[in-house]
Amino acid sequence: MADKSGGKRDTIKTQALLLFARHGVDAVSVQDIATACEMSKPNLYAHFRSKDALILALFEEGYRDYGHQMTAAIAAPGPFPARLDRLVRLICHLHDADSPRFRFILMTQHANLPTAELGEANPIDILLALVTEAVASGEIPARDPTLVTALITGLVIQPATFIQYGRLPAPLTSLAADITAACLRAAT
Amino acid sequence: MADKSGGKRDTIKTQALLLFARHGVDAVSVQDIATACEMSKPNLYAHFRSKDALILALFEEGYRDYGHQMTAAIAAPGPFPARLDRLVRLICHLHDADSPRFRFILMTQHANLPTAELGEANPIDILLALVTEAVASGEIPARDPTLVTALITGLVIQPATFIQYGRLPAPLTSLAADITAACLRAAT
DNA sequence: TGTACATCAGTGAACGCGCGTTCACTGATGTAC
DNA sequence: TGTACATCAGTGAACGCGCGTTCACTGATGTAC
Repeated sequence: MADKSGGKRDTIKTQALLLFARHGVDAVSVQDIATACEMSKPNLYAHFRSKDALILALFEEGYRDYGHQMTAAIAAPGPFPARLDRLVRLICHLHDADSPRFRFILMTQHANLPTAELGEANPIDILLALVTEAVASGEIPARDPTLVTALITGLVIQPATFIQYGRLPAPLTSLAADITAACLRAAT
Repeated sequence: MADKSGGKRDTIKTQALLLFARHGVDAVSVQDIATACEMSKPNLYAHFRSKDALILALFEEGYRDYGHQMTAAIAAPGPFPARLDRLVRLICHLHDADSPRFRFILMTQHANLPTAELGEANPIDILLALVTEAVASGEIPARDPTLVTALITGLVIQPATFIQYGRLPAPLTSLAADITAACLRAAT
């Protein structure tokens, strides 16, 4: 019983995420999701209160999970380059392991961040904290930490976007070393 | 007559662009645009065949304009750092001069690029050509030009996004020197 | 100058459609005696 | 074992709504004589 309904719930989440990532949340109808799940439209409402609730649930779960993993990746102390490399590799891995989810979170954060209830720090703030520490300890030159954070973010996100468009070959992980190196050069 | 109807057409384009950039094309109804223009809904159809046609027109004009300006910016020969700096400064200027348009093009390119009729090279390919030349001439180390293009793109776009979210102060132009420098370090 | 007509920007009201959502119902399964 | 009932995942059909779009009409302006 718990198995069955949990299984259905997971099917809905998986199929919806795929469709949302591919076409955008507005272009995907409840009927589209139901068809992909091979169930009737009303049945979706046995598992989620509404389409918006489904979107928000997907977003919150993914976002929280990313936040936890990123926080853990930089938790251990060490020199800045090593901690940054762990973070970059984690993000590459998160992208490669489930790129629809990665893309979904990236696409919908603007719409969902205000609504979402998240005690967690968001990925940008996690990176910002790491950079701020490195500036404070003198490991990288004294620049505006927010600007450095923006630069590093761009160096990671844009190759992911290029993969999405077919301009660069997957997986992102195979570029991780180059990306970390570019981040360190850019931050120096 | 030409003045009046041209004036209305421009009003529609300006107001629609503002709304589209702020809320996304799907979240803006024809009624919203009509209200912002202080005209009736049917009247919009005297100037544009449909909502989609309006969106496509805005996209094509903006995209073509950006393409022309970017091509011109790197047309003159010279050392790679100087040409890249001209390009970066142009993009910063385009962003600052009309950030709704900048944001609109960024947001809608995925949906509109397949439909748009553009003889022009797109911004990414323009940058890619510049990078490829620099690699060929030995001005920057022999890396995958596509990856370098992705890195530079990220270094420009992400600070723009940070401004949009209020994390960095406008204008982007005030960061142009830092961005170019970071691009050169990242590419080296 | 006055009258009759053509033009045309602009509009109120209505259209059909697909959306998210709800509801009354079904039918298979489990349980009690 | 057979019968009566409760449960509940699942559905067909319908709901109201707001969307993009169309249409018949208006009323101000310009032109001809």
